[in-house]
Amino acid sequence: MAELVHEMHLGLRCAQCPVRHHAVCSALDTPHIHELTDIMTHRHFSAGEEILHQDETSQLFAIIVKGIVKLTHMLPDGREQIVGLLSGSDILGDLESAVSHNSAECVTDVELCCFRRKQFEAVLDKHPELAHHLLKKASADLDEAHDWMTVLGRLGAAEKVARFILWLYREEHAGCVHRPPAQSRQIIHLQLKREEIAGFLGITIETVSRNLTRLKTDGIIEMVDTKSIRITDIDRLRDLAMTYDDSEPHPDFM
Amino acid sequence: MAELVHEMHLGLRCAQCPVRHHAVCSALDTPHIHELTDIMTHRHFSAGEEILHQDETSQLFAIIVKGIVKLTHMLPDGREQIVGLLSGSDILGDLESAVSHNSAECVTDVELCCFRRKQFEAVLDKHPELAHHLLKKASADLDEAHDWMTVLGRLGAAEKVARFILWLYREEHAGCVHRPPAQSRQIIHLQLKREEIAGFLGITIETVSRNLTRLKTDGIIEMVDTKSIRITDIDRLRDLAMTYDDSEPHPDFM
DNA sequence: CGTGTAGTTGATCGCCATCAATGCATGTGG
DNA sequence: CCACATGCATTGATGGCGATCAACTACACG
Repeated sequence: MAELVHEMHLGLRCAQCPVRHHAVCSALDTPHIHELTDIMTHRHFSAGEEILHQDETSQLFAIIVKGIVKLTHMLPDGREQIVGLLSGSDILGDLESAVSHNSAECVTDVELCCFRRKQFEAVLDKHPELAHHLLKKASADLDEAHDWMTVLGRLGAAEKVARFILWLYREEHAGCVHRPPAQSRQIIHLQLKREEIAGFLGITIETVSRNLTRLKTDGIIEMVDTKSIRITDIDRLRDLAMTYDDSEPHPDFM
Repeated sequence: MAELVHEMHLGLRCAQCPVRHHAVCSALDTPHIHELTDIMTHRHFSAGEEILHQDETSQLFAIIVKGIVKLTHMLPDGREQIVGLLSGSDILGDLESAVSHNSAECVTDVELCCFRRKQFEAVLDKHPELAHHLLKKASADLDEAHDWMTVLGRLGAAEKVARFILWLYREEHAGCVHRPPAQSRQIIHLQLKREEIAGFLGITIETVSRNLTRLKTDGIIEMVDTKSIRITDIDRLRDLAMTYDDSEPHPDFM
């Protein structure tokens, strides 16, 4: 009880953590979780803040608790590609290499559960199940990166945009947490600006914009506002996206 | 001694294996390596053979001993993207998911050191250092995939081809094994056909061809034969490739 | 020889980048 | 409150890069 009060004074701890049962730490059960809690610090970042900078060294190893982080890779001449979008329960920072290949910047306000790499590794060595969970995650991330390689290398702009929307749709719904009320379930919050969508899809702002309005005039989506859309014809969207995506076979299932 | 004869009868075993000290198994020292040797089978594939087929299930978990394997992802309409090129000491197959996202096809003749997934996992559970090595590898692979995302999303065709050549150059030289004699060190063996290079870079055969001849007429490379090139001006090649690649700062260092 | 596969080169076309103008919010200082 | 600036999104006009289609060469193989 005194413990609980203590924890509340320290802010959000594992017991109240929204990703406690989805992130790496879910590999540790309650009797052992304190080993992580003891070495963890909770940090807040505002939208636009840079957490990691490309080619600079960092000790950070963190679990994203809340918010969205973009991983960007910049070429010497300034061109930039977003190579990953991270959100709740994703991992930021690399256990293996001290210098990060990419920059990490907050798309929204972000809350991180941070560790010092060495300290986390110490716990890792004592608990193989943690390593196994990390391996599983890395493996899934690699598969996803491969998927995006296919998108970047082979799809046209319209297909890219369609696939991006479907990807967001799946993210929001697979998203561990509670589902929004039924009538608004088809609404996707883009979160990203046009510039960021373009940076992710390997196209330009203008092309993103044009294809969104085309989807709108074709009756496939509606635009609630510039950052929120409603899918009105998910089948045609799937056709466009070149994906056999059956993760939500019946939209009004629940 | 009887043991040694026994091993020779079974063909190439770990002691003679060219990737013994580079692949995952390097995490196990000699006293323990037999745990893998016992459950391993050695298999040969010919160029063109398919090892894994997209969306089909497989128990295979293998280390590539020799040769090159391409990982391809095919879209419903037939378009295809090569999402990875694997070679000596790389890993084929996924510990986590039974169905493979990609097809795996032999570019050259290939020799694999094969395990059944379950059996390998059993050894994995007993030796955390194996898991750590796998994690390290997955992490490196993810970084490389991110790099290729940048290439696919942001580079022009000429830059893509240049970067591909430099990538091969680095692969061959970083390549664990013995270096070729000094005067031929600048010769790159493409190994892949134009179609495969194109499939990897997200462009077409014709564009690959055109850019190779452009590099040739610009005096940056020479074509020994259709599948072998000699780099004659690596600095300009690096400029084209948009890479600050200092892995081999002085070409004639050794 | 003919046939098939791989590669090169040329001509044309379409998609998307680029440049430019406008609309539309929000914020700021006079 | 208005004038102005700033950031973001949309829309239009134009051009270039790379895809596509097609012809041709080279080479291996039966």
